[in-house]
Amino acid sequence: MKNLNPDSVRGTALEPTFRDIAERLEQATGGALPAAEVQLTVAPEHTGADLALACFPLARSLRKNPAQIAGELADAIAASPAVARAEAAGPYLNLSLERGALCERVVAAARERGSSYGDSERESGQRVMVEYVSPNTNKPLHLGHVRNAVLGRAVARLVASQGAEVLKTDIINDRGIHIAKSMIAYRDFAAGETPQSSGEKGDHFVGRWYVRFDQELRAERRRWDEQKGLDAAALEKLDTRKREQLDEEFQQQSELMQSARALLQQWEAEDPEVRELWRTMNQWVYDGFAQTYELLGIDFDKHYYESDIYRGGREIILDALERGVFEKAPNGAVIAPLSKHGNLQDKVVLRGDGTGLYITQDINLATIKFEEFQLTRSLYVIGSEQDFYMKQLKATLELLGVPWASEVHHLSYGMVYLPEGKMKSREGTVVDADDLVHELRAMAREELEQRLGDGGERPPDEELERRALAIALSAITFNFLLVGRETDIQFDPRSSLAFEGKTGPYLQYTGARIASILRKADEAGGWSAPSPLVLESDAEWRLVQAVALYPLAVADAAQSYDPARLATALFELAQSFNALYHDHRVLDAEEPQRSSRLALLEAVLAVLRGGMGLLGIEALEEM
RNA sequence: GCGCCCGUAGCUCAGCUGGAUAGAGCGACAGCCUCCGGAGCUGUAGGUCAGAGGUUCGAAUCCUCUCGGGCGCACCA
Repeated sequence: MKNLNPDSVRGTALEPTFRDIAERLEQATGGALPAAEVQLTVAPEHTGADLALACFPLARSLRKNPAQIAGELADAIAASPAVARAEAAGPYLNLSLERGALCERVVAAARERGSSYGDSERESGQRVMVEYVSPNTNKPLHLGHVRNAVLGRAVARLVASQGAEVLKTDIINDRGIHIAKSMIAYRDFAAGETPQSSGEKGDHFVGRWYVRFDQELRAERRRWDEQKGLDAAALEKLDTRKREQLDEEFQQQSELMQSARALLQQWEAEDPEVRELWRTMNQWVYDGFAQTYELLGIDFDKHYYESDIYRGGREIILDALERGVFEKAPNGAVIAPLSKHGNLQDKVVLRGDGTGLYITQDINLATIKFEEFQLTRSLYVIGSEQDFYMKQLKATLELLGVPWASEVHHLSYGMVYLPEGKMKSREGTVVDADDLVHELRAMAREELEQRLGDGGERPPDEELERRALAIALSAITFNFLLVGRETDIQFDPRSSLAFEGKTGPYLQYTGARIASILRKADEAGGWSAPSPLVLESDAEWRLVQAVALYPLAVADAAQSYDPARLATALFELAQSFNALYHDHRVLDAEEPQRSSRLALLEAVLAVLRGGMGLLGIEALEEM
């Protein structure tokens, strides 16, 4: 149930109503329930009331049973001009609000503020960085990246809506053994082919060589196994430890792996030829990524490149070692003794040979971020598979004693599984981001064609394409954002690609319907909102409530970094509108109902558009 | 082996810090276009909330155990 409390209603149209009720409750309880601590919930449907107060918690301090308390409070609250009816239902105090004034305030607020309705200043003065997507530059973006991208964008917008200054960034993992692999395969097998010559998108092109490397490596492995007299059946029988040993042994002596490692060393030694190839191939990937981001509508304020920062972090760590915060292992490696300060395992932060690890550069990058931008908070949108690592990173930063360590937050999100299980790019069982969008766009285009059939003028092809893309993207975006951030997703192509039911297109359709009505009203000579508004039906009241509660949903989603809270609220708003639409006429209603409803629809459309915008969905005027 | 997470309708998921009769979408079934956009609306069926204990006035929610699944576990990224 949604909660109304002094903070959540602050600055909203509900605030005066809430404050009046809260003050009366404080008085009626003789201060046992201070106004500042009042928590009202939205009353369940079957009660017929709007808000409710559970009286159990008061029983102790007032030394009465909850039902009796509810009864006594009902009398006190009934006197409020904001309340139409107050009655006890067992231990609950149910309140029905005086609708008139509230409708007026809610509708006016949404119409006046338009798409910024729901914004607040809770986070003003905060400077927040959101790191998201952060791809490797050896293969194209896939479904997992899409979830990350869509989530990161929505979180960034939500946090910004609360008044914070937001910086979007990614760390591009552009070096390392995985990059060396695609370079080796390209150098040895591509015979000078390029994305241009093959007519392929750069990231897909490079990804193909990454896969090729893996194929060649497997072939090498098979030959190796054969030499050792190991067939599939024999391998099958080995226990995991033995198998890992074999894997390790193979990796060590593999020719391909050796050349990949050699290449990586050349890269680190800044061998000009290797660097040149690396730059060329990375550029192909960046060009490909740029197209995908453009398609999805994803952007960044600042890119960080692993190749720029991977050497850093040593000084910080050595300094901590000197201060006695970190410890030295027998072989010279530096470890963060996390087990002494919590229940985490110790973490090696610098190798025995003095070279850095992933966490070394992560410490470096975290520092760079806070120093470069004077951040007050740093958010990392990274999958739940990294939960443990991210805990270690944060604990390590805390150990280092940097003042901002507590402002590093891991926005963990659930994995994306296909019907056949986990995606593995090397095995080709991935849903490619570009393919996904193109496929859905084609489906949306087909739907559009079908619906265009009977009469009316046909929009130009360009426009139809634009709409098809917006519809497709709304489907993808909403599908990912509707489920809780931390929930693993079973990506079922059938339901995930649907346009009906609880989907992005449903929101689009609802918005387009409302826009259409408002357009017709303008064409019919315009209108202006009457005062007072005449909104008497329950269906209208439900819509007003949804509009009134919208800012609470935005704040809730922003504070929990979970756009699903908002996505759900928007869907329910759309449902309420569609229900109203079904049995209430708007354009040919009598005045003052007609213009009252138009005003309400304008408010609803503002919410729908604003909310979709926060989720990263472009609302269409027409479908 | 250890750690973290999860198990709610046939399927996919909500259920926010414990609170009233556990909800939605899809699927199934039955309806609704002389009417503002049917990508819509209305209704029906479908639940021992994995199981067993416990705490509480009250548990899907908190604790313990069992079963089932996922992810991760030091000098990979």
